[in-house]
Amino acid sequence: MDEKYFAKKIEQKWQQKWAESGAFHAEPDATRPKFYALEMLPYPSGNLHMGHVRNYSAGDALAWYKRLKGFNVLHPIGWDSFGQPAEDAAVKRGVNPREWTEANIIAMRGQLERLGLSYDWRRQMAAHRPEYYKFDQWFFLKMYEMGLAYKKQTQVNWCSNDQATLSNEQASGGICWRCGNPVTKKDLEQWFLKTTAYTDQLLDDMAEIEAGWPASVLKRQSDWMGRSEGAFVDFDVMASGESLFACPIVDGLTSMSDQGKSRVRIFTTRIDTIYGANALVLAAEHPVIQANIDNFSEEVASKIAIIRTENARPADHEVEIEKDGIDTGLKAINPFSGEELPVWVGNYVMMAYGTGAVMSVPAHDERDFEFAKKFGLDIREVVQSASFSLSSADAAQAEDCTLNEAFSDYGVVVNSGEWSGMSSEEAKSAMTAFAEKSRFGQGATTYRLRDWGISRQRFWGSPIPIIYCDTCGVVPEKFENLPVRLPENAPITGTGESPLAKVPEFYETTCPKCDGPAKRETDTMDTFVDSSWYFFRYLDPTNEDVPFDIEKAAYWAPVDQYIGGDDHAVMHLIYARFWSKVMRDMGLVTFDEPVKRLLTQGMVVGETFFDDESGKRVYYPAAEVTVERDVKGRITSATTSVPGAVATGASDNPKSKIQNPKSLRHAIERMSKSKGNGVDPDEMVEIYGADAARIFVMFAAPIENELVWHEAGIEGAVRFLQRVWRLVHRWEPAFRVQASACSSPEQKQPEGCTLNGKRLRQKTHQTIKRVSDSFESLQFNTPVAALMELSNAIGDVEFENADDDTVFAVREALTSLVLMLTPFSPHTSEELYSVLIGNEDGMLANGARFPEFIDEMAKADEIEIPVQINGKLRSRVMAAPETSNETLEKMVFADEKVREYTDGKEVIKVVVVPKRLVNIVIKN
RNA sequence: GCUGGGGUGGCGGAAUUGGUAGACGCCCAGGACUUAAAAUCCUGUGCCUUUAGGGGCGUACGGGUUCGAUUCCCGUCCCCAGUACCA
Repeated sequence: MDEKYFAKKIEQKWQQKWAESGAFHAEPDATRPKFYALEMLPYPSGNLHMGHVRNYSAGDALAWYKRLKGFNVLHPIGWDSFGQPAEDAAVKRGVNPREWTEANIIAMRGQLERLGLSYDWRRQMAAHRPEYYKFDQWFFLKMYEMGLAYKKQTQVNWCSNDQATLSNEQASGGICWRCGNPVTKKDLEQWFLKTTAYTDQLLDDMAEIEAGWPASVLKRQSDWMGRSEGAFVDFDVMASGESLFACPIVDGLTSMSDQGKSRVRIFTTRIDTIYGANALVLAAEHPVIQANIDNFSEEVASKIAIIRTENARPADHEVEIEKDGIDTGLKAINPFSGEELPVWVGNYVMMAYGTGAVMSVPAHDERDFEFAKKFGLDIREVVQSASFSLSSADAAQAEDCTLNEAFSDYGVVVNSGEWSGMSSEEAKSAMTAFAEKSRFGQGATTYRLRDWGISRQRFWGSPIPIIYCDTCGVVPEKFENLPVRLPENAPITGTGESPLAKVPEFYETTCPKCDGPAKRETDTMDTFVDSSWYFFRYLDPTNEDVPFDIEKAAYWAPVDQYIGGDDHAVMHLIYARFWSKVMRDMGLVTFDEPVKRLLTQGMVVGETFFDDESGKRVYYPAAEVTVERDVKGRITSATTSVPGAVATGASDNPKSKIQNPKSLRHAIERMSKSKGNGVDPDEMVEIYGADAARIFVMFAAPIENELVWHEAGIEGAVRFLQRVWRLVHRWEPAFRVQASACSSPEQKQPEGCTLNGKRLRQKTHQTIKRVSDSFESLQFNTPVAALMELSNAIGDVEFENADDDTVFAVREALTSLVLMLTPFSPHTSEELYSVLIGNEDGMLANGARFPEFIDEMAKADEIEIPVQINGKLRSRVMAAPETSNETLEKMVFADEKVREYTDGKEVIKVVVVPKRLVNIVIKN
């Protein structure tokens, strides 16, 4: 018998057994409750990193837990295999993207298998395979039919570093999501999916998933969609004096009044403040401004030009942009008051939001306030509140009141004609109604969310199944012709043009309508299309006719638990929610939301020191560096034990002095090879074993926290597993000799059990409760700690001369421990379970179940009650849990230590918290 | 700036509805075993203080509520994440 724990041996053994028996294959089964456990699928870069290990270890733990709880668990994995790195590899090394991707998938699958993750590999999907992307195209055509896919000429976000188009979500903050480069704009014709048709649903349906999703993710999504309710108001605009004025009619932005006057439309959420408007402020790009650019004075025109170019510049997060603008000389009429207002161009008004035009109300809007202060415009107060009220005399002079800051809360409307005296809320609806009746405005809701631009001038993506015919125009490919396949040998240059446009065999085709010569669309789809619905493909991965069978989806979907990084909170998770709603409207699914519960796990980061030597960063792993600091925390000297990492002066000396300690910086960053702070999961598995690596990753920090990778702790996980291993092998012969002294574990406490046995059984059942509760609340670090405690408790039981009851209690404890460890260390658990149970069929084949918590067993005969005197812990007494408060009080006052404090003192009060503590308040 | 989340030993982190702060692990120190080392096992380990028993102080800081506060309230400081003038 193996007395020693050889991780590698048992891991290989069980991985093979699982694969052979199809242990994790799942099929619909109406007799059992289902559980769909899903983790975000990896990009097949070729290397797994610790972030994956963390993500998948958590998902696997949950999948195992649910299996042992009797659920029919679906736990699949696949590959987000379209995308840029394959093309980069093609450009740099001349490899074929498909071959490169397939090789990486094989390599990474091996890594996942060596971790012993319990996937149903039969369901593996890969985005780049025609049998998958066929249905990207299928969905696209369906959306085209539904009017949800359309083409238009726009300014797209462009990353000059990646030579790639980006959706708004991917260009958030003016920064490329992939490389962090500033994003510029480029004019392109591209295909869009109408995400905006679902904005309200995407916002409102959050109520359905509120309980299961992190609030921060939902908040970020709703911020991103940016719904704001208010009103459009049309201002008559005219030239003043002799100057010319041109007003192009642009739907939604400008119009003509019944009297034939030009109108500019503004959007406001605070129509109640309109009497406080002192100007109309337009974006520099506004069509009225651009149409009149030659009519303005040179000064005005050049200022507008400056603002425009500055607007086009990528955003700098660090610098706050100063308000700037200029009076154009145009005039506008406030339709409520009839007052004439100047028309300004302001750098703080953006063409992309609302109508690109605002009314400036400095008293009640911070930005307008700043603007007015800078240019000396008047500030009129039209809203007051209880906390911010002026006397009526002051109100009369409100016009020259000098505010220090804008008051942007709701209050009571003043100085606003017939609306004065109303609350802001009342005024908003009354004034909106009036504007509608008077035909110069209407209630309106605006959104920040834009339609999803999916065209990419890339090779390694799903071709958009559209054909351009000189006779018939834009013609969708026929469903029966799908998939539109990628050619094998496209010239990939990475210079930003569509590679498919250089492959006549690809783009030359015939029109599905008229059979005349025609050309295919040569752009491919954003890879986020693939990841928007991949988790439905797992449900029916081989279906050739439709993306998935409705019946199968009805059983498995929606996802019960999704786990992944919160960097996808906005992009992927909005797209996936959108896609599900479209599928619902297509009749494929019956629910609104695809994911019931979401867990966002924190990043795994590495700690390094780095030094910018001659412009090139030199990294030192933190574990290899010893630094000394001065009082101010500056590094004064540093040594490293990695001679190779030292740029100069490297020697055989194991500790080398780092040349420029003063320029050395401490950094905690995302792991990467180039920084030398990465860890190879394969290496971890090789050295410590998959189970130890997985336990450590789960135990090291709460799953949602960032995890700074320090290898030091992993030894503890190995030691723990070895301890459990030894315990089982030490006690197992005793279990065989005395197999059923106390019969089944479900049984109640046998008569005459020793105290030893009782205590251990309490600990066992308390642990069962703690561990189960932890899994239900998605905590993975605390159950490991609880299991370590249990194993310590078992270790404390004396083996020599153990009586039958003790042996029984140990057997129950060890069996429970082994079962509860399965989600964290499945190989070791399977092996130890087979030792305990006497066969090697595996837990699932044996119908093993997570141990049941028995409340009665967890109860202690005697508990320790801390005794406080004036809130300070002074003593402890042992008492039965059901001891009455009166008895307990007596016991406490009988305690010697307590009497030392209370003798001769006046007892003011005694607080007894049943089963918890006693606090005696005395007068000193 | 705004929004959200935080601040607990040398480190990662535990602490039910307010009820023994520091579980569990790492690191470190001492000991046992060993010819020796590794492994393993045992002991100690918040800080200060005391010969000892003990005592005092401790959950960013300052107040408050309470018999009792890491937990609740008010104020201040700091860190992290998201966001970028959204009208």
